[in-house]
Amino acid sequence: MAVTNYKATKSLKVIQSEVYSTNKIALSVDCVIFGFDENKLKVLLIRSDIKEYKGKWSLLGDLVNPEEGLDAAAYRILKKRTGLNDVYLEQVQTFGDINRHPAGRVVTLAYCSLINIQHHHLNIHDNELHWHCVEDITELAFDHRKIFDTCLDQLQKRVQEHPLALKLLPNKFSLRELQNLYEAILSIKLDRRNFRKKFFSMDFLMDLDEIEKNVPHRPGKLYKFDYTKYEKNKKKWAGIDF
Amino acid sequence: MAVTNYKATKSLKVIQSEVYSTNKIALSVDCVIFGFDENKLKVLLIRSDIKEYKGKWSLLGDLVNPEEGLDAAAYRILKKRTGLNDVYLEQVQTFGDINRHPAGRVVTLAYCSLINIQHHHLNIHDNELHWHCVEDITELAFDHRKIFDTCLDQLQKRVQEHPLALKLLPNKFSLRELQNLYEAILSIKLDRRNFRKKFFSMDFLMDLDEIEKNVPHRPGKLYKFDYTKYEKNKKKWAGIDF
DNA sequence: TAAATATTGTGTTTATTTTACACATTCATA
DNA sequence: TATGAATGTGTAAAATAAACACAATATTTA
Repeated sequence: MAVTNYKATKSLKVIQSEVYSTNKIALSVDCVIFGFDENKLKVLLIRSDIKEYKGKWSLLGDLVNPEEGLDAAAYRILKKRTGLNDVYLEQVQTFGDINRHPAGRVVTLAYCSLINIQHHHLNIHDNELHWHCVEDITELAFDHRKIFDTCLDQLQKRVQEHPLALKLLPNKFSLRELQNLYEAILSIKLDRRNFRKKFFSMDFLMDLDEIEKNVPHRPGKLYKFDYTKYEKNKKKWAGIDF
Repeated sequence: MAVTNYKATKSLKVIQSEVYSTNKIALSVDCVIFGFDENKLKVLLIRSDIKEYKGKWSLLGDLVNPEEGLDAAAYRILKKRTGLNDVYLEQVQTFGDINRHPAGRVVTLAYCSLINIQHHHLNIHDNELHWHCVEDITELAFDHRKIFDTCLDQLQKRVQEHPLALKLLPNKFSLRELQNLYEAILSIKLDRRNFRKKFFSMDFLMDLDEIEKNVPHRPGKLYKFDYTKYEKNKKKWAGIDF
């Protein structure tokens, strides 16, 4: 193989010309926004912008501007697409297969968030914007199915290590809601008594001395998550196990 | 806020012009290569290419070509910088602070790998290329210190969930070497008997019926890791705990 | 060749965590 | 006031994790 030999030191000029003459790569962000409603894990999708994928659903994305940081771009794009401006976004992975976008070389950064559907008002513009059940997702525009799968995998992993999932619930929630949420995200069934014991033993739930209203059965007690206590006592060390 | 209104459907032409007229973002890859030698965790660094950072050490990086995939770029760049061509690279995170690179807007993808220093020959070109003790790393060129820290954090987390770390050892290794490795990566002390019990109980170590040579004390038995067995029996479910 | 040194190899007890599992209580509704 | 539906609770058994000490073996040195 012909390996280019490098001078020990390059001037900025040389690098600048390399950078901007030969590069024709565009950067975009795609947001995967998870929500939880009616005991189902949902994801927010929009009708695709472009003809090639007309009718297909896609993630919330747009191009990154040259003069903005990556996280800033993600927040801007999410706001532009949905009106949401008070949600935490987290970078997940970057996708850049050569032919992933019909318009040319567009490398995209996947960002992920979890929001409480009831607490956030969607500001819908021209494009259709809808919550879709995660379990019903099949085909998406571009390589968005792959991006979505990656984000869902990461979500399933992360909710077991961090109290992320609680962002999807109302401030006051019952243990049943919490368990439904975990069962929906992980798509497994959990033992009710052991689930309760687990959460009580972690000791981050504050008993609010209130009970649910308007349920057609015995109402459950309501709790809220004590983030302050969590930050103080959270686990640092997982332990070797594979 | 002035939100741009979008037509329900855009033509590819429009998008193409948006993509390539307004975007002046370059993409690069930086590789964080970890190794293990003399019971120390090491990282492979190169003298910085450019004047601004002359004398500083930096990660192994270069620009992504428009016509290559991201992983392909990472492998190419690693090979170009080091001659290494048979190591597994994994994307970690993308860094894109506006002023992270003096030549302009360069967004970089961090890739990470672990290699056995004895098993890989470094092909050194013009630039100086050296293994540095991870514990001695202080300042690096660009924002490479931040990238390095992120990769080290991720390494510490991942070696506890996957048998990644074994890639850093010779094919045949003693339990002492294995423990030293984990202690170096995690920078903690582990109980020898419990460490051994843990690994034996996971049951992925094959006893080779050989012993160490040339050690100034009682030699230990040698083992190899059974990846096949691991793939069959690995854990799928971590459990909620935070 | 015997003693000193350094490290390997091994097991038990205790504490903690996880799992499996059933019934009485409470509220809403019919 | 009886029925339906979900809540709230405890225990025993099993699995895992943590703490901890001594005899065996090879090398080096006296």
